[in-house]
Amino acid sequence: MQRTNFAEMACSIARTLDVIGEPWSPLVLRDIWVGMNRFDQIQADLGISRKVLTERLGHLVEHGVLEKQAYDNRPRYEYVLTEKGRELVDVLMVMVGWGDKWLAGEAGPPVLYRHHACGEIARVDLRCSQCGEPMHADDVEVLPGPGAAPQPASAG
Amino acid sequence: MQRTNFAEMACSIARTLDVIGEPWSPLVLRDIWVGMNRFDQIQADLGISRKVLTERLGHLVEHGVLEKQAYDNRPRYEYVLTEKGRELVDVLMVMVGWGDKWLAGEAGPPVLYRHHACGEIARVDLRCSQCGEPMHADDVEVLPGPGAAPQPASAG
DNA sequence: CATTTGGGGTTCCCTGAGGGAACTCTGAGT
DNA sequence: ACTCAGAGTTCCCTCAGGGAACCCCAAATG
Repeated sequence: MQRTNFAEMACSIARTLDVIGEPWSPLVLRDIWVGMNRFDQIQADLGISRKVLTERLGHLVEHGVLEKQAYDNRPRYEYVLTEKGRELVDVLMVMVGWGDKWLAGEAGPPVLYRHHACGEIARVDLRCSQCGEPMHADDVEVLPGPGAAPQPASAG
Repeated sequence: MQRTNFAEMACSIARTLDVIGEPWSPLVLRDIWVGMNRFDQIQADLGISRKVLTERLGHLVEHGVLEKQAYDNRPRYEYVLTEKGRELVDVLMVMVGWGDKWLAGEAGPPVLYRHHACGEIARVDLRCSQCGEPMHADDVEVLPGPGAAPQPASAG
């Protein structure tokens, strides 16, 4: 948990960070996305402290990104993505694209993604929801929205 | 800085987090994206500790995401996005989309984005780079890539 | 010349979150 | 009765974030 409360800010980036901004949270989400759904699996895969993993899973469940499901009569649980969580994976996919391009180096990307719809190895592309053309940092003008803060000091 | 070194992992998400995973870094990037380029501006806008802001800016410059430019004969500097940094803003734009949808509540989104190409208020959409169809968490199969770790324990 | 101002940081101390390892609890299996 | 495996808890230690005060430099001001 960051010391400063991001959830209160009138900024969707800050609010999103309040959900997955803590260290390890995005990697926990990734593991669950690719099918590692159990506590010990995730702990072993990431090498995260059990204490911190407990806290992160609880936080993600609390925010409706994960659901905890029993899979046995014994007290055994697995964590699965909710709809809200699956949409959050969009953020991870874009991080993958950036990391693959700028940080992978000689070895190339650690993981490839085959798109079910077309069968090709593909990356994600950002497009405008209105016209379908590419939409990136310099392609937009930022305007205050209905939920803007009283004093427009903060953007996003 | 997280205690565990994410940069060493064979995972583009972890590597990306090594660049912007620390608390505040995405918000610093956002401020610079929307035109707040100076130390005191960013510090005042975010309410971040000066010490931490110094460290974050240095880290982002070191990783080639920002550039520090003198703008006066006096020792005055502003921070601007590099190409690498502008592409990283893609991640922020997707976070905005998710936060707007799931966390904005009654008030609506704090900020709107007008797409220069079409002039409409728009969101970003994730599309397949190969076929142009939507591409989200469940639309892909994850395969080991050329830069995969020896033991395929880690995905992403 | 001495002083003020303002940007851009440093330094200091305090608290609390992450790391690591050991411990616990529960309900099978044998 | 004993062991085992999954899923956490508990405890201690260190180091990173918060906050406030301090510093340095160059120009403007009196």
